[in-house]
Amino acid sequence: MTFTPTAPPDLLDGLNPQQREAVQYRGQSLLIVAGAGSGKTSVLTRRIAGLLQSREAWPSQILAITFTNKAAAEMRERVETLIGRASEGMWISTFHSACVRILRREAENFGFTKNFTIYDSADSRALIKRIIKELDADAYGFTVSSVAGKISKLKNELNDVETYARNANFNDPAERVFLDIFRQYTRDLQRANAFDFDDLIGQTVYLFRAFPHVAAVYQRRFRHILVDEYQDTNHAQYSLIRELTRQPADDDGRAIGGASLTVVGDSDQSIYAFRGADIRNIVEFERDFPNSKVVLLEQNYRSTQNILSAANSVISNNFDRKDKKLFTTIGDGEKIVGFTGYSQHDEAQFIADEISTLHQDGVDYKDIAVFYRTNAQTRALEEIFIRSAIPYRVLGGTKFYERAEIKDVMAYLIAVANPADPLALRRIMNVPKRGIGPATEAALQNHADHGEQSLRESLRQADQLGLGPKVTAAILGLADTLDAVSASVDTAKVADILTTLLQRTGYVEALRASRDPQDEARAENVEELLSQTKEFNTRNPDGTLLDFLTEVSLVAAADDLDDTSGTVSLMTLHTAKGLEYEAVFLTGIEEGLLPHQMSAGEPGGPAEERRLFYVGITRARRRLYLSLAMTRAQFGDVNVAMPSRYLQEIPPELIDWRQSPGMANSRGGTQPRALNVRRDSAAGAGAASGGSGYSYSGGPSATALARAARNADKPKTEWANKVTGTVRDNGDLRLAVGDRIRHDDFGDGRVSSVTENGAKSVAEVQFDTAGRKRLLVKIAPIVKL
DNA sequence: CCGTGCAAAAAACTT
DNA sequence: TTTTGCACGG
Repeated sequence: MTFTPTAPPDLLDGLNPQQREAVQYRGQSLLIVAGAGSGKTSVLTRRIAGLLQSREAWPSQILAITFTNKAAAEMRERVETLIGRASEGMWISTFHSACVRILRREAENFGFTKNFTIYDSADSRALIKRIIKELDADAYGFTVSSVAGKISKLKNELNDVETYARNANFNDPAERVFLDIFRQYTRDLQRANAFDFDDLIGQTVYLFRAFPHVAAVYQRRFRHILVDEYQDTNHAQYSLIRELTRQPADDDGRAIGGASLTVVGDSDQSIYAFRGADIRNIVEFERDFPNSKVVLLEQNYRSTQNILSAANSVISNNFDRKDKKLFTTIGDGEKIVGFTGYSQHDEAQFIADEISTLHQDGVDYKDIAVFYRTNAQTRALEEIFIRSAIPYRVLGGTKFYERAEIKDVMAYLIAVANPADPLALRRIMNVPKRGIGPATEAALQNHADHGEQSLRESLRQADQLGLGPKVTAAILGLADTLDAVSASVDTAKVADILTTLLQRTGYVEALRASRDPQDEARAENVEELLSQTKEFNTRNPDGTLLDFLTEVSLVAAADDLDDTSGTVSLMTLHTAKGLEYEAVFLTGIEEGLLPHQMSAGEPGGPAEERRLFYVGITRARRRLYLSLAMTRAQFGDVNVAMPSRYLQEIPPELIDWRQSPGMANSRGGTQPRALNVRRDSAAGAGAASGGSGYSYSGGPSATALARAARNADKPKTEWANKVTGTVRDNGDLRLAVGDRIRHDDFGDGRVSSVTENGAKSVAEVQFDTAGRKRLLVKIAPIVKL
């Protein structure tokens, strides 16, 4: 059982003793407790490379689970670089991708087929919405999101309908109704030959448990299983790992042990409780897997000491955790910069200005990231970034694939790939308009229900329904198109399938013919999707339509990252996990946002929000900025915002407040905000550490003063609270160095430099009171004086 | 069946 | 502030 414990020395180059041990240890189970930035990816890749290089394992015997597809691709690449050869056959993927792969191969075992559809959250919700309506369940107070949440939670705990029914309290009418919903939801998925996100994991576990001979195939195949971000696994994922590492049923006389398991994680970075992640999976690892080895990685190779001290100090406020302190030999580095804006636009303007400065100082845009708690916060940032000509990219948020026109076209592809799926079919039945209204749809559905057949089947029999000749012809035409394309689904290229569909349905023409001005952009999006399918075929010559649909369903926000993009990256704190940047801006550090309102009621909520803050802080290599706004507009009206409680958990001497909450308050604030700011504690007098006193460093530091002088920074009341994000079309306005201009938000100023680039010309303007700003000439709200 | 207009609701994090 | 649901007339 014990292997030779020596990996060739080159794999250990530059590793510290703990890292070496994590690479070299050979045994049944290993837990690597890896603090932020402690080089765990490096350790994991070297561990895999070591197993391959020493011939302890073939590539096909390795299963590595990562958090995103991008991380998987990177890991594969790094392993290949290390051992200098292709590692074909190795499974490196996310939980969901690995399960889809297994399910596509094994679906026939339990009533599905390999061309099943993956329902994303929106699809699940659409289905739930239908069911609630049908059962009149809203009368019992059920909403789509409450039901979706409850079902997801149950599935993450591996509770299926029958288990739930056994324990349900039938005296409670609401519970009976919920059971009906759950039952019908499950039945509809099965009939549609579809899995929702949670099913991908849960049904794989079910498959393994119900069919030991199927499980044995994978138990024998994977000899080494490695799981990254183990602290964010939920019960279903944990069970999957358990099943995979079990000793295979000995049905052919070859006794073989269970696979070795390596997990890497950090309970301080557990931020997915809302998705069912159970921190106990990592905390109780040693109990779950007896005789396991634990290796601790605490040396941080990423951040400066000031950043780490802030992170350590914040996270130490979470009790119930194993004490762990990150350290570095890099040195203190710059202080953390703090800023309080009057509004979210003011905050965004500060960030834009700082990014310009960083860029001038030689930091690439791609090495800068802006994080926020909620996607809604991007608006102000985007408005200001556009005006300031800062190249940026938003990860996640409203994604390309969530646009209506893209969902339509995807629904065509799904309908073709999986004829059993009524959800996709219903979506496209009357898009583009064919005269198939709600009444006709109901008639078709009715026909399907009575004949115990699929909706697709009743489309083909539309002539038996006694509908009008026009409608009947339209339905038969659609059925014909879908059937014709379905026939070639396993062999044809995705781009060809899509082209045929678009041609036969006239989808794009319908958009182009519309007089809605937005439809032109929609048509372009469809063209963009078409070129994506072409790109998919190039990248993936043997890729089928199913492969394409799978890839699209499982993309994560962080998968979109393009390291060569040359743009600033904007993303949520959740998306930021696992990434690192030279300079990081953490925005909206306010009560209500971080910690978020919704977290207050949940057990462990504030602690999880603190971990989220901790994750954000530890993404930064050299520069960290913390910003907030005094007021924040939500749902149209403006609310007063208070500084986050977590700010006072950072030792005040680590933060250089360019504009502290206290300062902002004294100038423009009229609201009783920041009640916990001790305004009297001037000059950082009573820096009571960890006490109840709020102690922002009282006044601006020497650096801040020097900077203020440099920028000719006059009292900010004159302009700062006016920053709005408005834009204007200036046509072909040209500016020259020395021109005087007037800006709606910043007042008068003098152009100090211009970069001519047509519509993208950028001017740098020294304003009389507002400092130096970068402006995109074409749209800035300015007039030449 | 389709398009329009107005009222109403919903806005955490994600695979 | 933006998206969605519903009632109306064509």
